[in-house]
Amino acid sequence: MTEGDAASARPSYDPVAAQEKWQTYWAEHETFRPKDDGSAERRYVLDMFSYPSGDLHMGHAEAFVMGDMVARYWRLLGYDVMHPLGWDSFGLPAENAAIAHGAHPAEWTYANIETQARSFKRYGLSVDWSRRLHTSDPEYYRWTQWLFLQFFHRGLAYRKASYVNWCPSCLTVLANEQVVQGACERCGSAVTKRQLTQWYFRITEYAQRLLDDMSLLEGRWPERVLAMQRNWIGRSEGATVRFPVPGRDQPIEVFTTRPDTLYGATFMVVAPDADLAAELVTEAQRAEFEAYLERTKQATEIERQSTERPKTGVFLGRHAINPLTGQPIPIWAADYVLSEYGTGAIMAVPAHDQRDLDFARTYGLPVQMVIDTGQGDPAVTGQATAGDGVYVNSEALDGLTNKADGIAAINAKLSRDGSGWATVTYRLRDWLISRQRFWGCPIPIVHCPVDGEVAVPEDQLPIELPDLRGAALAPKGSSPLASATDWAQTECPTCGGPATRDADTMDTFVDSSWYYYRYCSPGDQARAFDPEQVARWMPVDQYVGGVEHAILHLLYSRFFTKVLRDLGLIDFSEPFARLLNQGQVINQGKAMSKSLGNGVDLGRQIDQYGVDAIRTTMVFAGPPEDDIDWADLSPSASLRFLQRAWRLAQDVSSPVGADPAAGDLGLRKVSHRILGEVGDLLELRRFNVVVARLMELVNATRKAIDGGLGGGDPAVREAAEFTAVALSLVAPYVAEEMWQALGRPASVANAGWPEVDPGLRAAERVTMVVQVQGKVRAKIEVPADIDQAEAERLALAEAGVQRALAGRAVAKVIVRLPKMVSIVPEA
RNA sequence: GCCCGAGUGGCGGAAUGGUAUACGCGGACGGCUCAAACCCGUCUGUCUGAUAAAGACAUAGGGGUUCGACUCCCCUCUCGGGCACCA
Repeated sequence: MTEGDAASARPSYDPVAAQEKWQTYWAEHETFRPKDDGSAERRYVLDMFSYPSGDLHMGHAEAFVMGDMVARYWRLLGYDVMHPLGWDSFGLPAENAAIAHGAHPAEWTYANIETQARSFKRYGLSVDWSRRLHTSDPEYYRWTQWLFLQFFHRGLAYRKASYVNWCPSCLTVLANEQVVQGACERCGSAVTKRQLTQWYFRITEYAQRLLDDMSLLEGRWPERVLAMQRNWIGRSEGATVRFPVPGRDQPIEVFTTRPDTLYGATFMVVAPDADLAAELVTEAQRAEFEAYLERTKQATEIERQSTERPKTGVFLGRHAINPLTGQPIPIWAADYVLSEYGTGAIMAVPAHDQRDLDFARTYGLPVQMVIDTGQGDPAVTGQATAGDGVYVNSEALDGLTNKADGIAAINAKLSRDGSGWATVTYRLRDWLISRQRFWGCPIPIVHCPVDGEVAVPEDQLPIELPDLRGAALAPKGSSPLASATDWAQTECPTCGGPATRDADTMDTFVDSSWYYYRYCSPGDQARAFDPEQVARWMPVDQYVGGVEHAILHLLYSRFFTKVLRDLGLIDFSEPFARLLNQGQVINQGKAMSKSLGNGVDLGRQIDQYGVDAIRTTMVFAGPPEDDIDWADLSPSASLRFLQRAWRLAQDVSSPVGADPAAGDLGLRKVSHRILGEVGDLLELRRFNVVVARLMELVNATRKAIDGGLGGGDPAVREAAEFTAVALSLVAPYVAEEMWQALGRPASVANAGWPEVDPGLRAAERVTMVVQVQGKVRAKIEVPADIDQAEAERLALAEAGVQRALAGRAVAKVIVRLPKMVSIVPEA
């Protein structure tokens, strides 16, 4: 080593050694296991658990550091914190990998879990590993099955035949929520329709409660998530109207949001795949109808949803009577009407609904304007009008001029006549939970030719998956479980006769709808969860995860929680009191992907810069909820900052416990002000600014040391200790090293949040700004307790202020002590 | 089309209605060094002025409220996200 070799001469922090050392320490001392003895208020911090597909990636690193900061902060504040972790370990990729390698899905799954567990531990998460769970463990899915049975017994799980969403690539059905713009949420294939008998959860029964309880989440969940859920539930107020049909006992009921346009209803449209259509069609029209139905079923969801697509349909040969005009109107079937929404039939008002107008023009059906908006007759313009206007051709309504009055009047008339009533409809559909795949939770139902659908008795749970591997798992469009005849053949629990097991598995979103309850009593052999433990820990105080689950996992979990409440197992309504959606990590403006070749490997980043630097980079990049572009970031700068912080601790030479009050006042003020701000910022989850403030503290402390204070001043120790404690949220390894170098006993995670001295935090002298007509003309250093008269006097004495006044008299002076004086001159 | 967000230096981003541009990146110059890296220091919105003093203009654009607006209100534009033949 040459004399001037500063790099090796200067001590520096070694991330790798620190990482190994402290991981071992935390594991041995169970540092992050909650005391759970009632000695402190409890807090529950939860990250959306991981799906075990390969090792952790940049997205995990971003998401999990946010939750970890909250958990570590609350721990420092003295709360008893539960911060568990587990795996959402059922699902398709494991099955596909097993098919490719002739293996069992469990092999792939549990190997990946081990890899991720090692990476999570290295990443320094303050997790209580004793609560670890995997949804694919029989000890877990036993209780998923138990919950299914509770739903079943309450009539909340039921089977029905319906046209369902089908992914031709995954060869399984999908829930409505898993169809994104007509494509499979997982693989992107165009979704088609199939008629199948499937299991559903009756989430629609909870639509209004899911909506109402959002008031409990207002301001605590991101507004956009609430908006998305509101949208998805899609409450719509309108009326049901009955149309008598000659030759049919029952009138047809339609749902409409515009009952006031009823006089303009010139035909009716029924969804082709609704039972009603097949029932209504006349023999003469049957062949044509069936050909049309067949074509409808072939269309993918992407095609069907396209609004550009020309309207098609077929006349069913029947008529209904408009209850107000008494006129017969033709009944058509057309695929722009959905069988699943409303009643599956609509009254068509072509003059005031663009879709109906397009259809009417295609098939030459009459158009009757009933509201004159002054925009011309839709029959002529081809533009349906939807706004307010003067009612025309509408006996009972003629003369009214706005929608609200029209709707009220018509609703009153309909209920008097018994031909209609006000109705609320929701867009939300029941949750289809059957899946024709192997690697999922078996549905605990036996199908008996005598007794029908029979619940498996609870003492026979879990129904474990049979040991299928390789080709036996290949998707055939029916469940692989059905081909495991030994498994599928069973006895009816009721009559003892031969019966078959339900061969479908549950949607993995069922597994993830209750895992956060299981964390509260993970080892419980007798129950899904211990209600007492749940009462202590739940609801989750802070939930962290991606916005991609805004209407999947989060809606389902809210639904589950309401059902559990109705079952008397819990006494709260919402599972997640606070929600933080972290953004995505992208690279060079785009999501990382193999095809773009812009992926950044988390493991390699950590090898190069260390865990702390990567965590710091993620946090400092911007607001937690914003996407961050790795190309804009500098992990080496983060490491530089951490080295600077670490060096502060090395430079401290005063003894442990040195009285800070004997230290430099200027530095102490900086330390207390910044620590106070950091606390405020943490409450607001403004983690990026937290890091910025800590950088200021480190810079100020360095300046103080080098500027003559040296390492022996107690204020320097205080600043370094503040830094170590606050930094432990972001960079736990460096913080532990600092804490140890400062002579303090491990772990810094339990050091407690330092007390901020309000007297030190409040400045004695402040910069007072003087404005003339709103423009800053002078800045004066003044005592913080300056009085109004003195402030005004000093302000007016400033040369810059006099210059700006240019001899004009002062009309008004506004003083905000001690920071601002605003002077208004005479005009 | 409907519903949410968001527009601030070269870049990521700060700013309870009261000093716009904190912190960092990038850049310039300097120190340390035989040299480089590391590290340290100073400067860094635009324009006028002399690199000063001083001033003008700047938070997508336009208007408003206010002594004072990035912040509140109205209109417009742009970008991002969600939903979408939902009657």
